[in-house]
Amino acid sequence: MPGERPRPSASPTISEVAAEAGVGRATAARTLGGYGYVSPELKERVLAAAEKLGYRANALARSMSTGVSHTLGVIVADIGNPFFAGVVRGICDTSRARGFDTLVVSTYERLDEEVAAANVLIDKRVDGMIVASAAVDRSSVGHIRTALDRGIPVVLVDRAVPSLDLDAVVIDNRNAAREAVEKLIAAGHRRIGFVWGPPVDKAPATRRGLIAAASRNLWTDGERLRGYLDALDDASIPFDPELVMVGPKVEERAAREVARMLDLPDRVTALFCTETDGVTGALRAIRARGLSCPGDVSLIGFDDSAWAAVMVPPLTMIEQPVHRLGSTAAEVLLDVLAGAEPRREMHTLRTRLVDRSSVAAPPGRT
Amino acid sequence: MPGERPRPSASPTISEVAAEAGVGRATAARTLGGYGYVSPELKERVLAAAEKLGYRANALARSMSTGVSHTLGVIVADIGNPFFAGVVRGICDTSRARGFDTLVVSTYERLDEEVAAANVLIDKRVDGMIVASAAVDRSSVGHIRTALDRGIPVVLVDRAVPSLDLDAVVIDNRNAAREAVEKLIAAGHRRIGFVWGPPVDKAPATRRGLIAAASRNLWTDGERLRGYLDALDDASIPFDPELVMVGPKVEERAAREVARMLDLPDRVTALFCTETDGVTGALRAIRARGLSCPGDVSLIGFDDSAWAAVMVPPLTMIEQPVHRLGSTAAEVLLDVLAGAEPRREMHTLRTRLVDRSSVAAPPGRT
DNA sequence: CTGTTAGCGCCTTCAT
DNA sequence: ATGAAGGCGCTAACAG
Repeated sequence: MPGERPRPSASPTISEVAAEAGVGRATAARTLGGYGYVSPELKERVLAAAEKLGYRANALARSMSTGVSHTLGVIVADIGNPFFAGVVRGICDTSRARGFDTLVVSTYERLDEEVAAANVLIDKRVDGMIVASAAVDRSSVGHIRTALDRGIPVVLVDRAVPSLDLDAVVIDNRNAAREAVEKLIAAGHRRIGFVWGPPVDKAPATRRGLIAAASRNLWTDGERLRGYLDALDDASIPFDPELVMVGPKVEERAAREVARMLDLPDRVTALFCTETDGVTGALRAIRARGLSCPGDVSLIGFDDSAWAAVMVPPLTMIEQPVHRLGSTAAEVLLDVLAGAEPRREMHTLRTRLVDRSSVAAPPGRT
Repeated sequence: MPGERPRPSASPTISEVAAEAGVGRATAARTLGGYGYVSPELKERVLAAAEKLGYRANALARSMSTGVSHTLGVIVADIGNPFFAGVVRGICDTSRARGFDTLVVSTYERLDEEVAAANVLIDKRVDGMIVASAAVDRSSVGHIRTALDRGIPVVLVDRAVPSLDLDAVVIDNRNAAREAVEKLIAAGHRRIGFVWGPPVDKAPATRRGLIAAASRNLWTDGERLRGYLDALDDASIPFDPELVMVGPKVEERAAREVARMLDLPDRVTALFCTETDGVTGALRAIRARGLSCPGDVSLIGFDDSAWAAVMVPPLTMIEQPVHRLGSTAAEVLLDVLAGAEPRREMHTLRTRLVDRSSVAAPPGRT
């Protein structure tokens, strides 16, 4: 028996394949790596040997010598959120189609986790990064700068970061919000609650202060709030700080805040929710008060889903192009990796208002 | 100016740090790698140099020499499914807590994608793998065998694979299904539809054939079907093939099949749905027929969610311990990686039936 | 305690 | 067309 050469290991190397095929390493490397010239016969032998040994290239070693990993890093706030799950799927689909693997990390909306995630991705030498960042101001973008400094292209998705001049793939948040609120206004509402405001204790009394507070938290929040105010302005409806939710952004809190708005002397007759959990929270509060939707209060929310369609009443929702958000981001990034010049611009995708039955005239107005 | 030494690159190496600190590479490597002995003063200098240059270890290079990557590979059917998203979060949380990174790949229920995913993970030299496999029989587990052969421990999650003697973390599918159906029976139902059956054209006429068909598709499907039949048996209710959904497992099809069951002369009065999309599909069909739940048809489904709680009526659902499913799988795997002997057993987690209001007596029975 | 040396598996000139 | 040799950044034995 062939006791001389080292017994084939669990993960055979190119050298082992070369030995088995009786050729030099370089020849084996060339055929297995698919580059350079190799005579058909030798190529045949190498392939056979590789097959026999069950050879698989070591991606680590390959990345080390080439300097590229063919891997994209993705940082999202919460992979458990169907929105981000869809975005990630879009990213994975198109990057895989172009021969790239994807490394995804979820930060659960914590900036420190985001920084840690960026470091992990840098350490793993991803070729580029797609990030939905919780960062908003100059002081919190260090980790992204670091990646950029290391020559790792970054494209933002879902959330732009104003202080960073980067490609960003987002939706038309402000417009989408405005259209939704306009629809509510058109139905006759003037007391319209904004669910999912800034996580502060008390709503700032001024619009300026409110916008600042919202923008300080998340880019999308600020935009959606602006859209809400835009619509109010156009209809000359005075802004009432009592009608915006404040506090931690969880379903439970949304329910409490909506309950509060429902208990106001001049209570809300319509609700605009910027997130799915805001919708369920609002619904909970409405039910708890024994009120009905849309009879007593109308509702429009962000993020359409199969559930929204089978609710009673079927919910009017804003549908986001989640998959395309991801695929576009991946495309932009992959183009840069392929040598294209970064355009450093905002790629804005359109949303669609899915009209169902949760909007009606306010009560007492027939 | 220091023109001699190569200018610090975008990603400084240990050698550069060593040079900057005026020590040998090994000393720098030791302090930066956190192993071996280094005098406090030198350590101090190295650290300062690293800080100054912005040194970050190259995880690839490190993995190459150590042979371990401190990375877990995860393969799930669909990251867009909140169930798997929760499982993945459980995995990430505990693996990160134990110093491991996570590489997740979604296969969208396609076995060929699963095989490709396994290869990618093997190529990237993950230390271990957690997989929710679509494989069921001996002939379709080659990729998992390959990983095992290469010394990569694998633990299964959510879906066991009978032909593979591995650790598997799952829920008590059969029992959960049985309890749900028992509840329906206790409410007086005898015509109970099973939504999300095997993807065949026509339901096999015999129970044996049906179970075989279901098991051929997915382990969980077979188990849940068995639980359904168990409950029927216990109550001496004859099995009727007309009451099981067949065809592609998508919401649209579920709606069609439920509509069919609703149109039967002796129509269903209750539905048991094994997946979320089955629930929304069923609801859609019920609404379309102008029927009400639970007045005309009762319903219990798998996978609780915030939506289920605000539906009209609030839905009685089976809650799965998604996060714990993931964290347990990660723990089992990490223990093995830490040297523990694989126990090769089934870790079964309990589900909880969340009782709300979608179950009532069948119509005409008060 | 520190520095030198030899790989890890692959790609890539460079001769042959 | 093919093989030999050097290097990617790091760890790990080995001397000193």
